[in-house]
Amino acid sequence: MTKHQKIAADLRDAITTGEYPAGSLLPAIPDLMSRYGVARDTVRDAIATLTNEGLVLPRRGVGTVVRETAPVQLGYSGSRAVARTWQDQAGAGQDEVISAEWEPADPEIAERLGVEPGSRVVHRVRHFAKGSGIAQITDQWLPEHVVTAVHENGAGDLADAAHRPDTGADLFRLLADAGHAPVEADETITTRMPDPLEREAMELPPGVPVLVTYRITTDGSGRPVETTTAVGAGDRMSARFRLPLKY
Amino acid sequence: MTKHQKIAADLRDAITTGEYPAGSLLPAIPDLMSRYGVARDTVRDAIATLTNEGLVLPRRGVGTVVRETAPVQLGYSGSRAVARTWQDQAGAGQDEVISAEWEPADPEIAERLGVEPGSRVVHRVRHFAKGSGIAQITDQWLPEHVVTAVHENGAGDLADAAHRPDTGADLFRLLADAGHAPVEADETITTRMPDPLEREAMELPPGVPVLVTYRITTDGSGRPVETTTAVGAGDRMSARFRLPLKY
DNA sequence: GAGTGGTCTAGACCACCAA
DNA sequence: TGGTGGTCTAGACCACTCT
Repeated sequence: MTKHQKIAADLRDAITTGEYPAGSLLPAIPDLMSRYGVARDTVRDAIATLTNEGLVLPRRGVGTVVRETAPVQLGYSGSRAVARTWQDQAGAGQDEVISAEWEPADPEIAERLGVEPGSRVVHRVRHFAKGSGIAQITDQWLPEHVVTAVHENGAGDLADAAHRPDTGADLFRLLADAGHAPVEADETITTRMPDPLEREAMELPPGVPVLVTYRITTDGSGRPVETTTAVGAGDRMSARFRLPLKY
Repeated sequence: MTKHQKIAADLRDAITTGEYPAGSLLPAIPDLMSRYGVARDTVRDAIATLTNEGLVLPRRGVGTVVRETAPVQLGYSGSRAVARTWQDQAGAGQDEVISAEWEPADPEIAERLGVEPGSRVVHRVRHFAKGSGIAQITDQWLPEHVVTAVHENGAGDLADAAHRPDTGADLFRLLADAGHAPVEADETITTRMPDPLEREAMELPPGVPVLVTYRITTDGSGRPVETTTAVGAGDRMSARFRLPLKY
């Protein structure tokens, strides 16, 4: 085990055993340098390891802060009305439509929606905010025939974010009223590290991954009525499901 | 923007634009040193950034390899028989029971199962393997009354991994036969970086987070029959759901 | 053996924060 | 103002891989 690995292991143990509780500071770099008899960058390597594990957050002028371990909300508090609920750690936030516009479907979106690549779709971008920051960025696409049906039903233009700010269940009701009631969603959830843009938008500290959700929603005939890609901050979002079991 | 940030940004762009496709090598460190006129550690800082983003994987004696971008499997290939399926990128793997033993319930498990802390529960550990490596580690706990019911039903001892290696749907059938049919699962999915033990067990490269699933399964009376915590490799696992919609 | 990345040093200067 | 972490250098040696 190298020196910086040894230092990282020592500090990690001290954090997990509670010697350095959440919110407290690790010893300063010069302190650790003399304690272990190593150079500055060796200590920094060790701290970088813990930073990338999401354990600590170095702050200039302050010190290396031990991060809160994100408690995962459990227990039976969810609603039975929907099979799936997004939640953060302490209740709901605000889902806001940032933009909505027509665009040609790229190959992936076209395949998800079962339309020809390049055909017209409405692309809606939403930000789910909790407190001061953005916790999830959602990209949603709807095929032209669904948007047209909603419009002809007198419900307005889904490509107009200002006049149709609907999200989630509200949007689904619009589709249902227009004869395209969503009856099933096919969701796939995975995770990865954020790219720099996502890191900036959601103010993600180092060592925090994102939850990525891909969804295709279909109506009674099995035809897709919308597809969604959502990227959520891993330290603030979790996905919760109530599933009827068959086996 | 600092020098190492600039270098990282340049390399990231080159990767995403396809100049360095997956599997290819980045320029060697001495090469980048002379190209940018910087010291070795400055280049290493830049490469460390990309490593922690999951983009590259430095290999001694070889070079800095551009990683495959994990393609997410989409489309309608899942079974309707169960509402949720775990899958890796190319089919199913092997779920093996590593251990099964009685232990006193710690406070969290006791709360999930609705039993007294310290009461006897069976703790089963499973490894889900795909190819050569472990893709998911599952910890499962069952309350004493359920284990007893299965045993009295003549189905053997769930604390005996060798004789009761059942997982997933097979295990659920045992519970159902013993009068504790699971009818609903409450799942919460989140993500975080792995700890060193998880990283070693699942052979996780740097920059790969884990998917964490918490589940409580209940029978027809709403009483928990098992609870599970699963940790899956973010680059090999995704969770897929088919959800009936209500709104 | 040649080339790759990994570790480590000793020192310097900068950016930031709180008292 | 003093202490914190962030960046960067020039050089050295080590561990590993491939030929």
